[in-house]
Amino acid sequence: MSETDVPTPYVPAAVEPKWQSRWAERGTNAAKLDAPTRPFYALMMFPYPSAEGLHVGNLFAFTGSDISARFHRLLGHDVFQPLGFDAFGIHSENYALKVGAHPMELTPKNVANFTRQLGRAGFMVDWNQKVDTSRADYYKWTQWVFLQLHKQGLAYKKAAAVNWCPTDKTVLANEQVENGLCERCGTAVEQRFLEQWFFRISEYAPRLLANLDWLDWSPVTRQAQRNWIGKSEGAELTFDIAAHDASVTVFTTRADTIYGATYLVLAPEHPLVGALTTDAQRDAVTQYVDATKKQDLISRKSSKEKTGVFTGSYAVNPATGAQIPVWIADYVLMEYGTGAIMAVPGHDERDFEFAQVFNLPIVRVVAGPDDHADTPLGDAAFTDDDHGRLVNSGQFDGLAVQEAKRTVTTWLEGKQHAKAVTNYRLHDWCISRQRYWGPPIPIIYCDDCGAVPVPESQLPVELPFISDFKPDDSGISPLARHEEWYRVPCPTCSKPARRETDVSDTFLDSAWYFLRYPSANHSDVPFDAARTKTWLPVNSYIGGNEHAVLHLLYSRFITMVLKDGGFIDFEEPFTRFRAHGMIIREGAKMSKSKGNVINPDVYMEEWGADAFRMYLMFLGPYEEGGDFRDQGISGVRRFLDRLWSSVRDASTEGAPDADVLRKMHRTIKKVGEDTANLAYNTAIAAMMEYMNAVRRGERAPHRDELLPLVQLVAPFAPHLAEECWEQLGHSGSVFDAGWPVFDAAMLVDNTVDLVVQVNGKVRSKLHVPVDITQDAALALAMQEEGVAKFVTGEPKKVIFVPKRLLNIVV
RNA sequence: ACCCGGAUGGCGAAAUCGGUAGACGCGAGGGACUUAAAAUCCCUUAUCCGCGAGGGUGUGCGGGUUCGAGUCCCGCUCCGGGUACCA
Repeated sequence: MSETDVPTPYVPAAVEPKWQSRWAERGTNAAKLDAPTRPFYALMMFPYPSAEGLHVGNLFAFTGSDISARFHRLLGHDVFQPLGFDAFGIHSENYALKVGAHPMELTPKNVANFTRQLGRAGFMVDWNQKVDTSRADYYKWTQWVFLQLHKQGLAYKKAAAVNWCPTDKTVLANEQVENGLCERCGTAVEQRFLEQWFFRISEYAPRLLANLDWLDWSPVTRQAQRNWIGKSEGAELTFDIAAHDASVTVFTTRADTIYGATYLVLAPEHPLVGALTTDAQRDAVTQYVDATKKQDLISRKSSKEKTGVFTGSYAVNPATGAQIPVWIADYVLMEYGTGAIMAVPGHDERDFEFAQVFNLPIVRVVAGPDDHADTPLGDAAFTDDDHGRLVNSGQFDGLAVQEAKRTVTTWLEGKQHAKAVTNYRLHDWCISRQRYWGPPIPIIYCDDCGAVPVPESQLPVELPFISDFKPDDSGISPLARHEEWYRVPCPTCSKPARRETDVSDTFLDSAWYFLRYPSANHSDVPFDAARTKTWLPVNSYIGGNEHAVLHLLYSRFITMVLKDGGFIDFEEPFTRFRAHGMIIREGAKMSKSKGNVINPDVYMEEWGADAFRMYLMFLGPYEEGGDFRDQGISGVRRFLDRLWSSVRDASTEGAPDADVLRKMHRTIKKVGEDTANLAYNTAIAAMMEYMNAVRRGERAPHRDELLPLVQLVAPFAPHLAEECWEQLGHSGSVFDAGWPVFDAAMLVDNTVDLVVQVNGKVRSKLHVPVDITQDAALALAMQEEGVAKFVTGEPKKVIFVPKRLLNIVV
C-alpha cells in the first residue's frame, strides 16, 4: 500500500485541518435549506462568547449534540445544525467595563475566537446561517417580537418592587436571584420600586404546564418546569372585619382547616394595613412596615425568625363566628396569593412558630390515625394531609382531609365567603434592564399620546455607540444620558417625545433565536414562512439543565405568543429536548478560583480534536456528566491510533474472519442503538471491543471488517473517519455514505454458555446449543462433578431460562 | 424543609425484562521485542482462606419479597443538583 515499510503515523495536526478546509470547500456541512427531503433541525444552545474562550463545558455539550446531528445525517436525514452567539448581555458589558474596552469592539473579537475554536473541534455546523444577537440585523427582530407582545396586550409597564443588584446596577428577574444573591456577582439583592416592562407569562401558566405532559423532554427538565410554574389548587376565603365595613380575602390550600384559623396575617405591604390599624397600634405598625421596606430581600428571605405586629383589628372566622386578631408579618409575601393568609397554627409549620412566639391560640382540627380530637399537638404542627380526619370542626368532623377541602369550600361558597381558585407561583417576566448592552425597548413616550410603540417600519431602534455606558446608581439606563438619541418626535403626533431608555433582558434574545437560523439571511422578515414551515419546530434540542426554568420556559412562552399572533402554526418550539450532565475535573467542580479549568486548545493541540471529543464522550454517561481525568484521554487516543494503523494495514485479499464479522454486526447494532439514546460512552466501549477483536494478536485486518467501523466512528471522530474513508478508496464524504446496516442473521449464535446454578450459586458453565431443552441441559449439568456434588438429594425444583441459566434448587 | 438525581474494584465507569456483578478505559504488576528506552503486543489485576484443586464474601446501611436482587418493596445514611416563609 505504501512504498515504505514504516506506516505513516496518525498526526491529527495534519488530518484535522485538511478535512476542515475540505468541508468548507465542498460545502459538506451546509444544509439543503430549500428542498430537503427529510429535514431534521438539530439545535444546540448557543454560547455567550466570553473573552476567556470556549469552556470545556461548552465543548462537552456541543460534541454530544454534534454526534447526534451527524448520526441523523448518516441515517439519511437532511440535517441542519446551525450555531450562533448570545452576544448581548451583562456578562459582556461587565467584562468590557473591567478591561476598559467597549462591548461593540470586544464582541466581534470574542466571536472570532469562538469561531476559530469551534472550527477546530470539527462541528458539522452550517455557518452560512449565523446568528449574533448583538447585531442590528438580529435585534431589529427582537424588537419586533416585543412589539407583537405589546400588540397582544402581553407587554405592560408597572411600578413594581424589583430585585436590584447594587453591583451590576440593574434589575434582575426572579429567576436570576439565587438565595437573595445576584446570580452573576453574588451581591445581596435589594428591593427597589421602578417602572418596568413586564410580559404576561403568568397568563400562559396553565398552557405551559399542560403541554409538559406530552413533550418529549428529559424528565428532570419537565419536573423543574412544573415546580417553577408551581400550580396550587385552593380557595380564596373572605373574612369580614369586626367593627369595619371591610373584609380580607386570603388564599389557602387548606380550606378544611378553617375551624382552626385562630388569626389572620397580612403582608406588611397589604393595601388594607393602614385602614385596619387602630390608633393604639399605629406606631408599632408603622415602624414594622418601614423596617420591612428597608430590609433588602436577602435578609427577608433568609431569616426564618418570625416577627410581626398586631394591627388592633379583629376578623370574623366565617365558620366559627369567633373574632380572631389580624396581624401583619413579613413571612407573608404580597406577591403570592392575595398577600394575606388565615393562620392555622395547628396544621402549618410557619403559623405554628409564629403562634408560639406571640402566644396565639393553637387548635387541633385534624387528627391522625392514632390521635383523637384532643390529643395535644406537642411541639410541632400536624401537616399530614393524606391520613388526617377532621375534628373540632362542627358538622365536618370525621371527614378525610382531601374530601373536606372540597366540602368546606363548597359550604363557604354557599355563604358567599369562598371561591375555588388555582394559583401559580410563576410571576410575570420583567424584561427591563437599566443597562447599555442590549436591544433598546422600542417604545416612545409622548406627553400627549403616552407610551407609543415604535412603528415596525422604523425598526431597528439602533443601539448607539456611546463611550460612557457605565450604569450608575440612579436606576436609569445610561442611554438616558444621550440627548441626541433620547429625544425623538412622537411617531403618532410628531411632537417632541422621548425614547424608552431601558434595554430588554438577554433572555428575550434567546427566546426566539431558533426561529431565526433558517432565515438568518432574510432581511425583510424575522423568519421566512416557507423555511419555518419546513424546518420548525426543532427536532432535537440538546443543552444544559441550568436553563430548565429560564431560557426553555421563555422560549416556550414566546413561541405560544407567536402562534396566537398567527405567525407560526406550532406552539412548542422543541419537540425533543435532552439535558446533558455536568462535567467535573478530578472529582471537583471547575472554577477559575481553583485554577482547574480545562483549556480545550491545549488538549486539542496535544491529542487532536477527535481524541478530545471522543474522550469527553467516553468519560461518563452524556446525560449525567462525568469526571475529566487527564490520564484517561490516552486510552481513547490509543483506540484511534489502532484504527488508523488498521486501515493502513488492511488487506483486500481473502475473506474477512467469520467470528470478527459476527462481532461486527453486533457492534453495528449496539453502536446504532446507543448513539440514538445518547449513550455515547457505551457506544465507544463497543467500538473499542470490536477493535480489540479485529486486531487480536496483531492479526492483519480485512478491509471489509473496517469499512463499517469507520462509518460508526464518524460522528465521534469525524476528521479521522474521513481520512480513513478516503484511504479505503472513497472519494466522497463518509457522511454521505449512510449508516451501516447489520444482518440480523449474523447476530444469532448457534451455541451459548449456559450458567448452571445450585440454589442460586454459580457452580458451572455449559457450552451448549442455543435450543437445548431443560431436560438435556439438566442431564448435562449433572454430569459435571462441580454441580453434582452440591445436588445432594432429588432437586426440589429446576428453573430453566433458555439461553441464560439453569438453576437447580435442592 | 421539599422536589429530582446518585452511591458498584486502586480510579472513570458497565450491567434491556430480576438471571454469570465489574464490559470498556485508566492505573498497577509481570512478560515479549530492544544495546537501552519509548512505542507496540501478550498475560494478570474485587476481596479473603488455600501450595493447589477449590471454597467463602462482595454493588452505602438495616429489613423484606423471590429458586435467584446492583436491579423490586419498606425503613435509614451520605453525596450532588434544583427550589424555598408559595399559605
